[in-house]
Parts: sequence; structure tokens; C-alpha cells
Amino acid sequence: MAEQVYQPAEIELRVQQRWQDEEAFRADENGRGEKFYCLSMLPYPSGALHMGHVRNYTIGDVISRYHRMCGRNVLQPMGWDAFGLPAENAAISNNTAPASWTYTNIQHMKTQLKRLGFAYDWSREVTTCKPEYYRWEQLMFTRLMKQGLAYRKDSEVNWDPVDQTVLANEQVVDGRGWRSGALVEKKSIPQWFLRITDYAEQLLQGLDQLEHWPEAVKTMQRNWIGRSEGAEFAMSVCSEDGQRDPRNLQVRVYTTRPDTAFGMTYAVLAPEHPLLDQVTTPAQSVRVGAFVSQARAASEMDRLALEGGLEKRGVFTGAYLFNPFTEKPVPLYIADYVLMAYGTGAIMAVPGQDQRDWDFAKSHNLPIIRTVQPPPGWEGDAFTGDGPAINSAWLDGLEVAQAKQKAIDWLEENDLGERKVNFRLRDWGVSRQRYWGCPIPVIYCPHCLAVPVPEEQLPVVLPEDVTFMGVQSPIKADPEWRKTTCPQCGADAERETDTFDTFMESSWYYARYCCPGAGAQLDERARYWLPVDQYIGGIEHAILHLMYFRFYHRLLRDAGMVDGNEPATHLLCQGMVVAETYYREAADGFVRWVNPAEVEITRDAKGKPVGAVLRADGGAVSIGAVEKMSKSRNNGVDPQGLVERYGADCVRLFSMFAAPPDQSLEWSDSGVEGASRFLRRIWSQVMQHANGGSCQALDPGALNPDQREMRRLVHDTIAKVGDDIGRRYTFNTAIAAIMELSNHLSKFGDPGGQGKAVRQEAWLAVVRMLNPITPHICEALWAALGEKGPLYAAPWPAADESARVRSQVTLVVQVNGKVRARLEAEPGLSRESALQLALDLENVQRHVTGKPVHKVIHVPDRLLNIVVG
RNA sequence: GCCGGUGUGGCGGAACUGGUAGACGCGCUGGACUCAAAAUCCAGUUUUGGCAACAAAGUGUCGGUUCGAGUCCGACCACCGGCACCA
Repeated sequence: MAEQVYQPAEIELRVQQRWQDEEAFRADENGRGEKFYCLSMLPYPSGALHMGHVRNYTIGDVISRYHRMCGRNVLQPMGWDAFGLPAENAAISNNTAPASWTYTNIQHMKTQLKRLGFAYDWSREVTTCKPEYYRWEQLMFTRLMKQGLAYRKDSEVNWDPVDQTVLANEQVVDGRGWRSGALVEKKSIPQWFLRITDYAEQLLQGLDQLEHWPEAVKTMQRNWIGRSEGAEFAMSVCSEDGQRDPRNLQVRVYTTRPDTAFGMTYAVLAPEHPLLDQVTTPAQSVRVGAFVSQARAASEMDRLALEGGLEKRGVFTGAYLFNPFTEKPVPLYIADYVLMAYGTGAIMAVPGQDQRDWDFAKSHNLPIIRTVQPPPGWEGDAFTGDGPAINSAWLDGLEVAQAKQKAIDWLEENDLGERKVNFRLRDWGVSRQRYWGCPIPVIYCPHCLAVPVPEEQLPVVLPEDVTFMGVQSPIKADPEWRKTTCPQCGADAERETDTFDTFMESSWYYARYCCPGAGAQLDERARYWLPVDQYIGGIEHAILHLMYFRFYHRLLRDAGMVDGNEPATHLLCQGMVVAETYYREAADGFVRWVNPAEVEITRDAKGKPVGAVLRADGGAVSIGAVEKMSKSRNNGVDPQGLVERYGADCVRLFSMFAAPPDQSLEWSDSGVEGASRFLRRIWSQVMQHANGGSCQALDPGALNPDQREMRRLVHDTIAKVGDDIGRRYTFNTAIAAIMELSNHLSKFGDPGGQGKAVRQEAWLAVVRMLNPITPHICEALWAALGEKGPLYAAPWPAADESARVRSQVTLVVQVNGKVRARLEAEPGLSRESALQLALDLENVQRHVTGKPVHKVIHVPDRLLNIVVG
């Protein structure tokens, strides 16, 4: 006799124990079926799971379990993105070592993941802060150094002058250090970079092949890479009257609009331009010098205030450049709207065709010459659209695209410049001046300079047993750790004390999951599992992580370790988890946010909310916006408490039911109650059926019409749910269809032998369809229905097409496009018979009588539209 | 400013290929059970009119294409997200 009352906790723990004992989700390269690699972005071990994790990992688990049931050899791994700044912050405030804080968190979160019943192969777990993981990343880096793909150059960091340390961007709050409160300064120090720009073109083109990535992600990446085509050319420094500079100095500029060069009325250098000192005339040097130091000191806030505004700051250098197109000199300015990091750090300025140049020209009283004819009635400033060239000598009359080509051809023929493609994408700065990260494997020798740590000396292990003295990185504070000898000449040398950006670890973990324990970064198993067949994670990683992920895959490919250009064929970005916010505002304007769990909603008779009160004191609270769950709005819901109260299946079910995966999911306590109610109902109905004794074998030929109709619903639902999960990723509509079927089943009271057989088939189908979403209860119901093997290994149900054939269809009858009646009929009704039957209907006659029929539209078995005059 | 996305009942959402708008769930209303409550079960629930049959209106706004538009086209509005002086 099976249990009558649904007790989720007891069932879930028992089923989870069974999965563990049977190693149910262990993945094996020799497994049967086509491989399917389903990957969810690994979490940072911050302390506890939040609802975002639950949503992300439930989606991955549903997809994994579905494909497993479809007969694929599924790999679904999990791991920990374990390096990172929060561990250091926690170490400083709690006086613990970052390592032990991290390992404790991992322990706890792993328990939470297991309690949610995710089908991971834990034998492949990756923890990125362990030397056995990061040693391979160090090895790869030393190889990239030798290939010139890793290099060192000066780069700016945020320097806290009080704490004497480098700050991460997130440690700078309103231009001040998070701990010291001191104004943060810019400081230039040597740092390591990876040459991702060498891959810019292929990273851009690869996007076109990623058919199953969200358009939003691809667009963001395209914009980030920012490819532009134009020309680069040189202009000679000259005097106001066009006399060449005796030093023969030249300034190179980049432009995407060479066709507008006749409209160049001045030129601009970035404040950091290397030629600035040489071209500045003595008369202007004081003003130029003042501007440069001001630009350097300009805080982030000032810069932001200027963006989008009309104010364009700059000063005249005293020098002129010779415009080869007009053969006339133009004044050369310095301005901070020109960036040293893009193009050549110098531009030709054409105010007539560029809004920024227009703004600058206006505020500095520089001339404006239009070189593209704006449309009649144009009243705007710079005109950036298409039109015929004017004021441009031999370009006059040409449209923009042709004029560009002709101008570039002319530059090349006269040896002045050439066609040039530029990218917005910058090389990836991987140095961080932090402790809790992977040590950069470099030794600095006074003779041999930067030397990669030889392979046999790897890994360079980060000491874990450290104490923080203030905010300084313990390995920077410890002179002993740094001491070493040069691997090339044996001289006394020092280790690099910077560590890698943590994006480095998360760029290749997906490949390491394929080959746990490999004696190299990867082995042959990676070729079997890769590429990832389904990747799932937050849209917040659309640019950085997903770009580095695609870049690193190409590095692995070029090192011969993997095949193919892209690491993942399908990407799904789940939406945020949001919730209502509630607050009370004190008289002094101080806002206190109240957690939704402590609030009761008051409603009018129609159920429309009219207010909210705090349970604790019965007083009113204000209703705020629906926002992303966060500590600052106090609208977070702890998954742990929900799992304890309702069970993992219920939490999983609600997460998948409330919204499609790519939209934001609004948390609702009553919605969770609804999910719980559904599970209890399913439980009692299946148990009631199962306790009703054994049933006969189903004989599809012997069914009465009601039984056939019930069975048709079952097989229609099987077809829909498979399509919803497997193709559309609309888990919410899959669940809705299953709920609908179970509602019909509860009304299907047929007590006869074949009635029971139909019901048995239906419940088995429901249990199998629900299994990816709520696997624990399904495993128990499966057994209750008399099935012997484990459900996790059972096949996905197949829709029986013969059972789906309809004996009746509903034909919608419209008159002039308005629905006037419905007609139950046999399928395959002809146009004439349908019209005949429709015209007999009273409500149709009412709208047709006395009017000539102009036209009849017939969609077989669906619709008949009678158009009357 | 540029790029992308979204607008449908009291709420979350469904309608996949232009063909029954509002599936499924929540909430609410009424009823059954109960001394009572909870739980559970049954019925109803876009708006307006009507006892009902039914009719009219209705998918952000305005217009268009079509026998027929939530869906396609044009213009606009609102909100959300990304990038932001990239020449």
C-alpha cells in the first residue's frame, strides 16, 4: 500500500540517496547514444545559493534530464569559480583566510545544490582556486608569452594613496577608495595583456555561425568588437602659412569618412599623444601643459558629466597640419574627446559631418564647411547621412560610398595613406594586483627581464595559509615569497606578485570538465564532449565572459587541444528573478525596505490590491516597484527556506512555470502555493488510481469514444510537451499542458477495464513528462504505478500518431470575419458541405439573411468565413 | 545619442505558420464539507448591456494591407536592458 499523503522532504531525500548510490548521473565517453553536453555557468561561492542560481540550474537540469530520457549520452557538470575579490573582503573583515572562507562556502552551497536534486556528475567537479586546476592555465600563459600572444605594457590602475594599494573598479565608490575614503588616483604600472585583438575579426565573423545564440548577445558582442572601415593617412606638421616643419614631423590620423577630407577645418591630438611635446609651439606650451595635467586629473565623475554634453574641452597647440586634399594648413588642437587608445590617437576634424567636431568647432569658433549636401529643409547640426559630395573638388557629386572609395584610392596612389580596419575591442588586461587569484607565472630577472616560469617548475602555488595585514596582498607583503632565481641565467630574481583576472579561470573550465584528472590541460576526451551543446547563464555575461570564452576556445584550438571554432552551439540566457518591494519612509526621508515575507496585501472585492500592511504591527507599508531581488531592496527570497517548507520539486516547478526562461521571473508566494497544490493533487490522484488494483492491457481498438478522446489528449500532450522542452524551451507552456491533461484526467471517471488502462497509460506519461522538472515525486509515482526500473533511465514517451487522429473537429464559422458559430463535424468536410451546414445555423442565418454572399473562405477543418455584402 | 528588447484581464502569463484572444496558474466571488477555521472539492470570473440566447467593445497610440491582424507594414508613445566622445 503506497503512502496517501505527499511528504516531499522524505521522498526527496530517499530518491536523492538512490541516485547517489546508483551513480545515476555519472557521464562516460563510452556511454550509449549521441553525446549531449549541457552546461550551466559555474557559481562564485559567495556563501549561499540565491534564487538566480536556482533558476539557472533548474533550467539546465530540465534540459539535461530531458535529453537523457531521449536517449542521449548526457554530461552535466558543476564547479566553483573560486577566486575573487569578495573572499579578500571577507578575509579582511572576518579575519579568516580567503581560502578557508571559500572552501566553507563551497561545502555549504554544494549541500544546497544536492538538496535541489540537480543531476550533476560530481566526479568532474572543478574548483578553480586549486593548483591542480590553475597550473594548466599557467602553462598555457607561458606558451602564449613565447608566441607573443601575451605581452606586458604600461596600463592605468586605480591607486589608493592612503592604503598604498591598487583598487579594483568595484572598490572605487564615487571616485574614492572603499576603505580609506581617499580620492583615488590614476597610476600607470606594467601589466600583462592577451592579444585578443588578433582574434577580433574571427570573433566577429564567428557570431554569424552562432545560429542558436540570442540575437541580443550577438549584437552586444558585435558592438563591443566595434569593427569599422576607413583610411589612415599622414599629414605633415607645418606653420600657419604652410611651411613644412624642418624636423619633417608627420601626424597620422584615422577616419571612417575620407570622403569628407575637403571639409577638414582643424585636426586634434589626444592629450597622451607622443608627438604632442614636439609639435607644441613655445607660445602655447604653458596652456597645453596645463590642459594635459587637467585631463589626467579629471576624475571619473567629471568625465561622465561631459559625456553627451555639448562642452568639448581643448586648446590650440600652435602647430598646423597640411591637408593633402586641399593643400592648405589646418590648426592642430589637443582635446580630450580624442582617445589615444583608438585608431592613431589623432583625428582630422570635419565639423560639417561629425557632431562632436561640430560641437568643438562651435565652442572654439572654428570654420565649418559642409562636404555632403544635406536634404532640403535640413536644420540640424552635423549631417551624417547620405548625399552628394559638395565643396570637394574632384569628389563633387559622388554619393558617400563612392566618394569614400575614390578618396582612399587617391591616398594610396599618392602614397599618403591606406585603407584601414579598426576595432573598438582592446587587448585583454589580465593582471590584477590582488592576492586571491592565480599567480601569474613570470620571473623578473635583472638580465633576462620577464621570463616565463619553466614547465617543470609549475604550478606557481598561491599560499593559502595567510593572514591579511591591512589591505595589502599577502604575497606582495611577503618579500620571501617573491624571492627566486632566474631560470635562464641563475641570477637572483623575483616572482611576479600580480594574479590573473578571474575571467581567466572561467574561460576554459567547460573544457576541463570533459577530462578530469588529465595530465595536461586537456586530453582526447575533450574532443568527444565539445562543443557544449547547451550553455545556460545570465545575460550579464553577454560581453566579457562570453567573449573570453570564445577567445580562449580559439587559443585551445590553435594549440591543437580542441576542434571547432566555437565552444558552445546553443546559448540560453535566463532572465532576472524579481519581486515586489515594500517600504516605509520615515519623517526625515529615511527609507526602510520591508521584506515581502513580512507583508500582507489588502484587496478589494475583485481581488485588486489596494494596499499592504506589515504583519508585525498591522500598520501600512508603501508598495514599491517590482525589482531584481537584492539586499538593498530587501526583497530577496531564500531558496533554502522554500525547499524546507515546500520541497525541491515545488521550488523547481514554480521556477519553471511562472515565466519563460529568458524573461524575468516574478516571485510570488501564492504562485509557489499553487505549484505545491498541483503536486499534492497529482500525488493523491495517482495514488488513488494505483490503489484501485491492477488493470488490463490497453487495447486501442476496443475503446469507446470517450476513452479514445481521453487517449487523444494524452498523445497530443506528449507531442506538445516534447516540442516545448526540446525545441522551444518554453517550459511554462509544457507545464501548463501537463496541468491541463491532469485536469481532464481527474474528470475522466471511467471505472471500466479499458478506462483504467487508458488512465494507467496517461499517468505514466504524465510522470515521465514531469520528470525533468520535478524528478523526485515522479520517481516515487513511477514506482507506485508499478514500474520496476528507475525513472531517470526511462525513455521519453512517444506520441502515438494513430491515437492523435481526431474523429471530430470544431469548425469556426465567421460572417465578415466575426465569429458567429461553431460547428462540430467530421474531419475532411468539403467546402460545399461546410457552407451548407453553416448556413443552417440559426445565428449564421441571422447575419447572412437578405445579403448576397460575395465570397467564402474555407480553411479545412478549422474555419469558414462567409463574406456578405 | 546609438543599439537591442518588451507593451495582452485584478496579477504572472498563453495564443508557435495571419484563422476561436485570454490556455495554465494566482487572486477574487459564490457554494459544498465543518461547531468553526484551515485544507479539500464544485461553479463563476476581460469590460459593458441582458435572466438568458446574444450583442457591442477590447491586445500601448494613430494609420495601412487583408475575407480575417495580438501576429504583417508605416509613424508615434511608454518602459526595461546594453554601449556610451571609438573618429
